[in-house]
Amino acid sequence: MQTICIGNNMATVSKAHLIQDCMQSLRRIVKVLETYSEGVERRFDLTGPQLWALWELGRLGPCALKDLAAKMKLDPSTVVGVVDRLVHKGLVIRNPDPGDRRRISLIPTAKGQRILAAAPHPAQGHLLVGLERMDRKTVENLHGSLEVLVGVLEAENLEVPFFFAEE
Amino acid sequence: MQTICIGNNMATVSKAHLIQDCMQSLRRIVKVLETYSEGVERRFDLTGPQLWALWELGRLGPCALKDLAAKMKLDPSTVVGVVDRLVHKGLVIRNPDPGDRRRISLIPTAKGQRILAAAPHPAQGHLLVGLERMDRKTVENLHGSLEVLVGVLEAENLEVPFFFAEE
DNA sequence: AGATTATGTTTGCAATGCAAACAATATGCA
DNA sequence: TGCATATTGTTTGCATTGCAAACATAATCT
Repeated sequence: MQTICIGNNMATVSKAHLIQDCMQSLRRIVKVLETYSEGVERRFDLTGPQLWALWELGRLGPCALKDLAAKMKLDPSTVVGVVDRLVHKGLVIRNPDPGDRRRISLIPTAKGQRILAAAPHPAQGHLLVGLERMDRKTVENLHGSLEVLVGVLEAENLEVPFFFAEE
Repeated sequence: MQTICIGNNMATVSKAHLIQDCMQSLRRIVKVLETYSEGVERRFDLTGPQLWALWELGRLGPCALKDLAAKMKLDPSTVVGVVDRLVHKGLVIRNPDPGDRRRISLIPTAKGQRILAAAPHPAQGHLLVGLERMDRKTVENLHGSLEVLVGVLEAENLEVPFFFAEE
C-alpha cells in the first residue's frame, strides 16, 4: 500500500485489458530472462542448456542421466550430448555406479562447482534482484498469483495431447 | 477470497523462500509456454520461429526481410532460412519490390492467413485460458506484481527489446 | 563515374532436440 | 536356474535454429 500501488484505478479497467497487460509483462520477463541467460553464457562459455544441466546437477547431487533428463524434461539422447560437452569442458564427470553397472553418476567437478558458485542460477540473477527489492507484501501477492497461474496452466497442460490429438 | 487463498500462512515463511517459489513458478510457466508452442507446432506443422515469423508478417503487412529480422531480433541470414521454409510450405511469398530491386516484400499467402486465423498468438493460448479463469481480484494482484517486477527488471536491464509490445 | 552503403543470399560452423536402433545390464517369471 | 523383458546409457541420422563471413546485386553519395 505504501510503496506499491495495487488495486486502485482498477474499476475503470476491463479484466480483458488487465489480462493483456499480464501477458505482456510475462513475455517481457521471459525475454529479459533469455537476454540475461545469453549474457551468462558469454561470460562462462556455457550455453543455456549446459548451465541449466550443471545447475540441476549441483542441486540434485550425484544423479543418473535419466533423472537429469527427466528433471529437464528432455530426451535422454539429447542430454547425452549436453553432458558430453560439460565433461569435455571438465565441469562434470561420469562416475560408474558400482551397484548398478548400467548406471552412471553425474557429478560436478571442483571447477564446475566454482562456476556454479560464480554464476547466478540460470536466468535468475536480475529476477532475484527484482524480487528482493520488492516489499514482502508484494512478494506474497506475486507468489500467490503465480501459484494459481501455474496450477491452472499445468492442469490445462494435461489436456493438450487430447486436445490436439483429434483435429 | 472464495476460491483462491492468498496471504495466509505467510507469517512462518521466509521472504527468501517466497522468492524461491516465485522463481520456480516463473520457470514452470516458461516451460508450459514452450510445451504449448510445441503443441501448436505439431498441429500446424510449423516450428516456433516459423509461426512467429508468419505472425509478425500478418501484423506488419508486406515487409522487407531485414525489417522482419529486426522485429524478431535475429540475424538476417537466420531469417532467410525461416522464410525459405515458410515459402516452401506455401505460406509466404517473396514479392520483388519494383521500387528497390534489392528488396523483396514478404507476404502471407491465403493459406498462411488461414493458419494465422486458426492459430492463437504464439504461446498465448493456455496462458490466456489460465488468466481468464482467475477471478478478477487475483488478476489485479498479478497485474500489479508483474508490473512492479517488470519495472525493476527493465530498470536493471536497459536492453529490453520490444516484444509483443502492442496488442 | 567511382566509392560506399544497403539488402538479400550462400556457405560453413556449432548446438539443441527427437526418433530409432544398439549394447550392456538388471529384473521378472516360468 | 534360464530365458524373456525392461531399464539405462549411447550412437546414429536427421531437421532446425542461429551466427559470422563472404558475396552479388542494386541504390546512394561525393
